[in-house]
Amino acid sequence: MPELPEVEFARSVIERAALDREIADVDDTDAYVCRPHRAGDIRAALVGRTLTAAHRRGKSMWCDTSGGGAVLGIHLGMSGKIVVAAKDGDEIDGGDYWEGRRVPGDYRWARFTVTFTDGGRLMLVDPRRLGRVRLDPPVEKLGPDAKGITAAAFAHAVTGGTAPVKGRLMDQHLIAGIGNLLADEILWQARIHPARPGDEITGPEVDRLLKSTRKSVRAALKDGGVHTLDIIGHRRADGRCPRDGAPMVRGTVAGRTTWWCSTEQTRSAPVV
DNA sequence: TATAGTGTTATCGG
DNA sequence: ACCGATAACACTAT
Repeated sequence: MPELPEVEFARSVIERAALDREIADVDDTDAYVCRPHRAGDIRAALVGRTLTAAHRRGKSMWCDTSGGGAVLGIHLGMSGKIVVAAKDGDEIDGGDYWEGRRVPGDYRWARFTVTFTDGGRLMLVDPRRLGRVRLDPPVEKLGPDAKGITAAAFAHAVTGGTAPVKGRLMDQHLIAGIGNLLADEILWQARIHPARPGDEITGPEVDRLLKSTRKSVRAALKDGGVHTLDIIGHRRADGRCPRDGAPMVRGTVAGRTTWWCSTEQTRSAPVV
């Protein structure tokens, strides 16, 4: 689930439900998710402290800890969710984006757990185990957050190389927060073929892409995630473009399954 | 049973 | 060294 909007939701769950509660125990024994793994390192850094703030940039989150402790970094990967459970095991917050459900715990895939002194728990629930928990994450390597990126930084990100424009939109070092679905939406909104080389994108096209990015990110944050975006439900074999009814085309761009409108998003650059 | 998948990164080749 | 493409990672759902 996690692209920028989903991660922002997870961050807000932590902020709402997990700050300022003393940490009694930490399960960091999943050596795949908790990396680099030195057994008990994360536990030792957290026990006795509290989380004091929850931050996000792109798809990465990190929490400050009390008393000048280490920073706790959390990345949701492809399938991660943040769940905060009460001591009786009932879910009180988090889980599926925007649903706000209270589901009695199916926590089979809790790969990292912080237990508070009151018995409550903060969990990274991640079936695929592609999420990551680590201390002092290198957040500075990320580009500016897609929500609020400047026009200059955006233009550089798009046009600064020959890779497909979709790949550049998804490059977290250039812009942080755009994933596979958001990228398809942004390119569809802007009527630009995903495989066009970045450095061949014209000025007006860059402007369209920036507007689409702002619009799509804002809409997904407001409406409940990237699944609510206009083109996502049409990314399928019998899908048709909601604007002109033309068939949607599927291909692989920048290593990811990509869908675009067969008539509106053409590979050739516009004639100037 | 086979395949695809909302992400990241190490590795390889130009 | 830079840039981009690809494979690998782990595991579930369809």
